[in-house]
Amino acid sequence: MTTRWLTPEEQRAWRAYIGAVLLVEDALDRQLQQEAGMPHMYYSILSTLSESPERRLRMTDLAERLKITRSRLTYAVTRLEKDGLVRREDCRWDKRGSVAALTDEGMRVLERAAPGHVETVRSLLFDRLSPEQVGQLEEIFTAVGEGFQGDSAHATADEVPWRRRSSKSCS
Amino acid sequence: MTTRWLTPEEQRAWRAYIGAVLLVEDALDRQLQQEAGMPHMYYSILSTLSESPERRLRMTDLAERLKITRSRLTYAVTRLEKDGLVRREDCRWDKRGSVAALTDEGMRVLERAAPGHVETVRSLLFDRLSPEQVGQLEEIFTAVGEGFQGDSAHATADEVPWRRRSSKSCS
DNA sequence: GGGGCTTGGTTCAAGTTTGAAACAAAACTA
DNA sequence: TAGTTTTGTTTCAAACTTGAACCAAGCCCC
Repeated sequence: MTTRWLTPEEQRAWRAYIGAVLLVEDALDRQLQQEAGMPHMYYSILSTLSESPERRLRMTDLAERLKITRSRLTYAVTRLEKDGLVRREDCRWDKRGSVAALTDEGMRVLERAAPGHVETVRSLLFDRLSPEQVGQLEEIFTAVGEGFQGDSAHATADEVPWRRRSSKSCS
Repeated sequence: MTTRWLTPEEQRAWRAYIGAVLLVEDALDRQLQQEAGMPHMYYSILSTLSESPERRLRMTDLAERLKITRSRLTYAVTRLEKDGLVRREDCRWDKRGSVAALTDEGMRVLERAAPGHVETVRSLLFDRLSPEQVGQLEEIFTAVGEGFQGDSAHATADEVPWRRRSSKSCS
């Protein structure tokens, strides 16, 4: 079949999207690098851990939530561990497993960084959008995200929920 | 002033956005790496050059359009030049200047990769959105992008249009 | 026309990401 | 239960990004 090129409307939307996303991510990274000495993804790791039961999560679960590869996560956690913000623990139930746990120091750093981060997110994004647009944003990206169920690089077809090991913390 | 935390709606939108954007970029990178042997940004460089007069652009102009640092662009162009897809030329009007020019080979590679890329963009994004949502997407990210006029890391306050050198190709 | 500031671009080191390969522990299976 | 496959994680090298430092050429202004 012959290529379905983008319509003018789609092209405008795509360009606006591509450009703005880049700027937002750069701004976020810069702000967090300044105020917390880490890129946005590392902040997200801390943040995700902080919201998990007992502030810990298995590596694979953490990677899945953040939508990054295990390899990338391993590197990041190693760095955060060096900084004393995260601690690696063995998983009691599965000797292969490794659990990342947020330390008290990590929690403090996170709490200190959070206000500035939220303020940045606001000023970059939400301050520029109407309430309706916020709703539209959610709907659009929820739809886009759903396109990755079962065909992502991180989840194979037979990886159905009831066959996965407990994704609760195995503390 | 006390932190204005995100409302539940904003939080949902933010999470959907963060997750989906990551997945989209990864998918784009993977697809292009497979079919064209380069990441998305490198494809964008070729694409931008192909649409410019005489298929060439000064480094700074190119960096500005792509919203990346000059440093990053220098690295990328060096690689693309090694692959024979881009050629660096001296700018006649400004001896400091360097011009990136798309080679015929670069044009061929771009044309070969374009259909698959567009198909991917479609399947990731536009196939999942209604026409209204495409319009909303454009409006949202146009608004977000406009937040970066004059305060980005790449443009300083006094960098007003009429003081900038011609941004046309100086071929 | 000789400072001194700005601009265009590259370089360098340090940090991060990628994908494939390596391993070890678990889970199947015959 | 031995053999095979799968799963959880790390390791490694190569690629990419970042930001600061650098250099050269234009610009300004006395």
